[in-house]
Amino acid sequence: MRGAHMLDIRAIRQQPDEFKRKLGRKKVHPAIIDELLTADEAWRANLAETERLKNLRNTTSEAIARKKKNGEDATDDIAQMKEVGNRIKELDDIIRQQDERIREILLSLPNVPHDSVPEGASEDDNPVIRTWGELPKFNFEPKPHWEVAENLGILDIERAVKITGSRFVLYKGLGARLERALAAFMLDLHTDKHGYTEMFPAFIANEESLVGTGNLPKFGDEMFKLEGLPYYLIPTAEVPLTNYYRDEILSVDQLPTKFAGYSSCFRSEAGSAGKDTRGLIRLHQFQKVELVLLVHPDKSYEMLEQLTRDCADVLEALELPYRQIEICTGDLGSKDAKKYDLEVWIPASNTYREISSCTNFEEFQARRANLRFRPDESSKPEFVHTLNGSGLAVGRTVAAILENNQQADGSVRIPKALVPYMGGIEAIQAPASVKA
RNA sequence: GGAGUGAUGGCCGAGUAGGUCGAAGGCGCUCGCCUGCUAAGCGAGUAUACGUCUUAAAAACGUAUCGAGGGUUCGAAUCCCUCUCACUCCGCCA
Repeated sequence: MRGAHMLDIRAIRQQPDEFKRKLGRKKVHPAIIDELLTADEAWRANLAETERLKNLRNTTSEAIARKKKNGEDATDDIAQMKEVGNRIKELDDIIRQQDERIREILLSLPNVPHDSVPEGASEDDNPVIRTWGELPKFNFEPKPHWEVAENLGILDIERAVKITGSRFVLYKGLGARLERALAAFMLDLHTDKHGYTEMFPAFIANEESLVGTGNLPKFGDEMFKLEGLPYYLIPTAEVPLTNYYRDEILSVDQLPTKFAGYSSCFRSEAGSAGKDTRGLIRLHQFQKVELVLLVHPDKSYEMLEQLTRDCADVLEALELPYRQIEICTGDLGSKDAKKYDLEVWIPASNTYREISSCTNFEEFQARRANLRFRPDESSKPEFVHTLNGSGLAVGRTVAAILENNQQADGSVRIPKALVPYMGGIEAIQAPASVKA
């Protein structure tokens, strides 16, 4: 028996050309689809044969039982069934291998992009949907956030590197307080105003969960694996939250399910050597409030807009200028059907940087994680649609606040909404004697 | 970490000297009947996956599933092995 896969094999059988065209937008070679269909056909032929033999064995076994009860001889039947049994074993072996190959191909195929996703070759082709807020004007040269932070003594990168290694940081004093305040503020906003249920998961997940969200088998290199154990440090709370109802069937009134989860996120950042080597932008560990939605398939695109809105609300409440872009085919992730990014203004780099990704995965994760719902009492289970968005990445939010709100004297103004979370502090001041 | 017990359908719970067991019984749920209302009562139904068939779905048929995987056997919920999880006791520990 075969578990659910990311793409519906039956749909591919029926409309192979449609899938070739759509997956072609993600640079999937059509030959893969042909290989898949060939393997599928052979698999089904063998399956039909072994099922026929099993049926024969079942009926004959019943006959043997009857004969024995009546004191009749059944040795011929038993001898015949021994052979049938061997043939079944052979066939089942072949079927298992074919099944694994099919599963391998299906698990490696990316999600089908939604028709509305704009065509494009790379991130340079992502259209800007809208921009919000006024860019800050400085009458001095704005410093990058790591300089602002170290001058204030609220971030200690040198010692973090001593303790652990590069791409790790340590928040100190009001820096640690700011990190904590932001997480609490974001969680409160999403739970109180946006109707999410707060979740605090374990930061370690097993392989099944990572297959469920689509991080495995393709992207194992991007995560930290625990030595000798089938466990990984989670790259995002998306993993535990999306897997929360794995292998379960929800009732329709449980939709939409909206989770807001805070966690540390661990990323190996393999392949990004030399990129964003300074500051809080790209770390092996950062904290994030993640929003995860399980929704009715008819509602998922509507919900993607709402989710993006919920994440944008955080930026607006924090008075941070940002823009929303739509990810084009060339930049779309393997798991994604459609995605918006929110990018926050980073003055010292004179650019916008991603601070939230809001994605509709449609059935992709639901199939892998076997996440279903029953539309009504009498109907069969269907796959839900899953979405998630960062609401927000905390480290990058700290960076954005430090850079956008820095003052000529080196202090940093705390956004009004955050002041209560900072114990009433309205600005982080440079200490009289800076201790680095 | 040591010792022991256990894992059955939405839930509870039978079933271990292997043979019409997808699985008794109860509860819950759905539909119908009945009764001023409610409750009770009566009757029927109530898993999932995959395959075949079908334009498609449903139905029908087949196969599989009694924690997971493997083995013995013509035949396994029932016997054997491995693993996972839960509970109890002891030790350790934030």
